[in-house]
Amino acid sequence: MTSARTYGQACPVARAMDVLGERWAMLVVRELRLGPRRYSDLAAQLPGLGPTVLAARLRELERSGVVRRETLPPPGAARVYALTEWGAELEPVFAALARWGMRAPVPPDAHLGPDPVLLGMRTFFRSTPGWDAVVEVRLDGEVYALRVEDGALTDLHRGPAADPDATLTGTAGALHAVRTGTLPPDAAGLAVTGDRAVAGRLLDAVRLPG
Amino acid sequence: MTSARTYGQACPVARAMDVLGERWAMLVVRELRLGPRRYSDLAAQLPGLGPTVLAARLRELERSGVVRRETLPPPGAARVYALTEWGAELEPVFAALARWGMRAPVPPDAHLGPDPVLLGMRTFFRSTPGWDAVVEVRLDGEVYALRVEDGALTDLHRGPAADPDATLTGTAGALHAVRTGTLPPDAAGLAVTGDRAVAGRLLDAVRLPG
DNA sequence: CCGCATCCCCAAAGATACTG
DNA sequence: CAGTATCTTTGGGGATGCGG
Repeated sequence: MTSARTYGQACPVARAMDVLGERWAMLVVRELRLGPRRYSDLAAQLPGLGPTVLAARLRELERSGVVRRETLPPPGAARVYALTEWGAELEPVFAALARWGMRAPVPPDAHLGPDPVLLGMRTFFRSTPGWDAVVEVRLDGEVYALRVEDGALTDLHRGPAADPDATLTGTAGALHAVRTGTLPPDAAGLAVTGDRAVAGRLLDAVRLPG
Repeated sequence: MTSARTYGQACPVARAMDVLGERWAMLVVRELRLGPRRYSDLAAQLPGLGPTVLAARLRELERSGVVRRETLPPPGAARVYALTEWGAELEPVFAALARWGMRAPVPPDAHLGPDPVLLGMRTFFRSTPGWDAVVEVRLDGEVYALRVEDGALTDLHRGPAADPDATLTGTAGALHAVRTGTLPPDAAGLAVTGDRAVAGRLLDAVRLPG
């Protein structure tokens, strides 16, 4: 039953693909990069992935030591999936893949979840010394906290920010449109509250070239 | 016909996986990292990969702009597959994946081709200033040329070396055993000719920790 | 509800044989 | 040598259902 399909090669690239090469595996891991998620949240962010395959991928990734199943302390007691330490060490792989994939074609009617937008901001953040900020970003109902210290992004995680200097609210697509320079924030429908100068600096630091 | 299976996401990681995510695709690209190869050479280095899937992957990778089909000038006029410039830009992805995959389990009866061994030497080469060398490595019938300048690996490609200081000859498994420290060169069956001090320095620079 | 398991169907991969 | 043709097996997409 558990066929353990492998490339049968000693090469570390092949062994990495033995772990991560099945369809959807990398995208499941990607959804956990900003923190633990529940099964149904994963399913919601991965349209086209059926429940059978999602459950299978999570089981395989757990077995291979990339993902860990956690039960949150009550109240709530929700079951969530989180990256192990080894799974978190995939960051350099994702960073390299994201830079390379920027030049790959965008499929028609492409879905864009909030996590990839925030991850892209982190991967392509341009540090410019001389400013500090705490910004809360709310996209499609998801809440994220960013911390900038001396112009460098020092923290980004899911969840509300404590005493933010500014808040950005809108859809994933809106923030992405602002990042690409397609639209200014107001035209994109991205609401800015709080310190508008801080928000502008942040949007500048994450603006994509081209 | 061409189904164009895609994740349908705008995320650059997902788009990269649209191009590279099909089974065997990354390993086909890996086999081209050290230079162009013919169809049958690819097939020989990728046991378990059938001719149908290999032809399909090559066609898809060519269509997406990762691989280019070349016809060598006569005499010979062999058809080879080579990486495009974009394909060559996958190097950081492979480097990150290889580092991560080092900690993944080695499948039983693992195959080990000569290319992965040389690629591993390049990825994990430890620079130590103060020496220069040209070394030819012959593994399983494949020939490679390495150039070290001031202790840094400045060139590695398939093909014979011009006027090498030393030559290593053996199997891929033998050189790998030496790199891991499992066996000394002679016990592993790795023949060293020419300047033994240079060969020793090279083997030191590519020795794997742990 | 959330977290899957079952079922059905098609598409992709493995194996083998064969051809320009 | 460089693939295509064919067949079988496996894995993935989609819908539904069921237990906690």
